[in-house]
Amino acid sequence: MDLNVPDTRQQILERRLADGVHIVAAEIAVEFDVSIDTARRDLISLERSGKAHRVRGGAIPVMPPAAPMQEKIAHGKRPPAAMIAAAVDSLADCKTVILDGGSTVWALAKALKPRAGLLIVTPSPWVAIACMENGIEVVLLGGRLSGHGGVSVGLDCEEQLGQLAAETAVLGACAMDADFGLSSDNMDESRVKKMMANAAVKTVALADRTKLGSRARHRTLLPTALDGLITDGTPSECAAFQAKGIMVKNV
Amino acid sequence: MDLNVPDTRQQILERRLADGVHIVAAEIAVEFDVSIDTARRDLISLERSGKAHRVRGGAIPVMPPAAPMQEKIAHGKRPPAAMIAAAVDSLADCKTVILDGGSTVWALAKALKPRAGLLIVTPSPWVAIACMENGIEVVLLGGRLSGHGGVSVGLDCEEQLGQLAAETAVLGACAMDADFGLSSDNMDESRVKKMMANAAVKTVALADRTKLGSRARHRTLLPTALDGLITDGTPSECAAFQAKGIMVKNV
DNA sequence: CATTTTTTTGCAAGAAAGTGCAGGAATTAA
DNA sequence: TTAATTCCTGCACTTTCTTGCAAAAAAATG
Repeated sequence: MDLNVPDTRQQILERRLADGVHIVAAEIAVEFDVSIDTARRDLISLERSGKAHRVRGGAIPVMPPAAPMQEKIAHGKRPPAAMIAAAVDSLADCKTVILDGGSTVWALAKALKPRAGLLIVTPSPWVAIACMENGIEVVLLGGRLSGHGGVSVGLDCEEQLGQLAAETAVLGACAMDADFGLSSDNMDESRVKKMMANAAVKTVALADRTKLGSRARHRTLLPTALDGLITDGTPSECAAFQAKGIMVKNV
Repeated sequence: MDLNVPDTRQQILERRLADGVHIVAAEIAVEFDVSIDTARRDLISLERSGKAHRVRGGAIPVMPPAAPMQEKIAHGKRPPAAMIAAAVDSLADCKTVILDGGSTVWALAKALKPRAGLLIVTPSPWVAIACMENGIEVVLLGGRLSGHGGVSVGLDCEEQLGQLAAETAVLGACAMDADFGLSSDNMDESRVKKMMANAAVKTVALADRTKLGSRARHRTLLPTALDGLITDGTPSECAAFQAKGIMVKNV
């Protein structure tokens, strides 16, 4: 049984506030099985440490600082939650996972839960930060930051990838076609993606429907080099990939 | 059953904490057949080594990695603008600059303006992102991400630093003392700081007044290894550093 | 093997923290 | 305004923590 002490309760409440949830004192009193006074005291404590803004009846989040980078990434499009959930599930048994950069994979990183022995390897500072905030161990690949996608690229990065072995690599895609395979807009990033796929036993692409059926400038991986595809496309689109021997998880 | 000694018990508890389990002092006292005092002492020991966070009744994982970095950034503890401006000025003529991690240096990175030929090298994903958003070229050093300050550490990282030459390294400090020098809370980070200083012709410390006159666990750089200090301390504090031959820029 | 030193352990008294309750002030809604 | 909540303050009670101390166990030493 979990401890029911001010520290733990407030930790839980803090998380909720960070997600933008409003807190009602009377409700958490029932939930944590404490008197409403104690619930109130928790909120007072959170307010003192600047994590909540108390209002009559409960508390609301203090205006989020809205990390600038998250804004930039999350501003355009948020990938479907079901697809992200499917991706998280597919990593359930993995210990060492290589995560690519890009907004879709970043959403996956944010959704990961800490687990003993789980290690994430990534060339993307955004993904690295997201994992760290979730309490997951991270190895960050170094290199020149590519202006296009904001991931490490270059010889150093490729060399580091050559020296490690992972169970699964999850790649984002600029474009994804059943015949052409996975392709990218930027040559350096394309090379790094290739190395990531090489370093892993299993390579999975994570691509929402907007990427399906299109081709980008640099061909990164042949369809045969892909083991899985997680997407939210139409059944007919998925069938084309399945015909190439790719395990498709469609949501 | 293994030997019932502190080491064994604490190892078991450590594993549980890593799995996110809450530990109740009274329960482990029964389980290990020791008094509650001994159980408490085990938890104290775990807390000392940073593996547990003690709360009333027991301990919880120190998990909320709540990257001190992220917390500081989100919490709006902004370093004084004048100090940051002074730091920006001091880099006016540099082409290749090594920037450390930490909230203070991060503030500096956010204030940097793009300039032809300027290249930033950093082990911190936060600093890397800040520079990229400012349109500055970045080389990100790779490595395991240290839980404490969220910077790359480890052999890989040190090796990369050994292979490059920069004009100036700007180091953040956990603590800064005129006699003891620059010191850090974390050994890995301390080693990386040392390597950063070695890789640069000039080493400058950026430390607000709260860091002055204090010492952290790991001695990183002797005062003689420092070329400059940018701070917002009192004149008397600064004089102590100047007496050691350090060029102090006080605001 | 005997003895010294260090570590570990349990105990007890006082300090501190957490909790619930009651009475009165403040705020909101009708 | 009145009535109903909700908040704040102080207080008593319980539980847990800290601290100092001495005995037991383990390790090191000669």
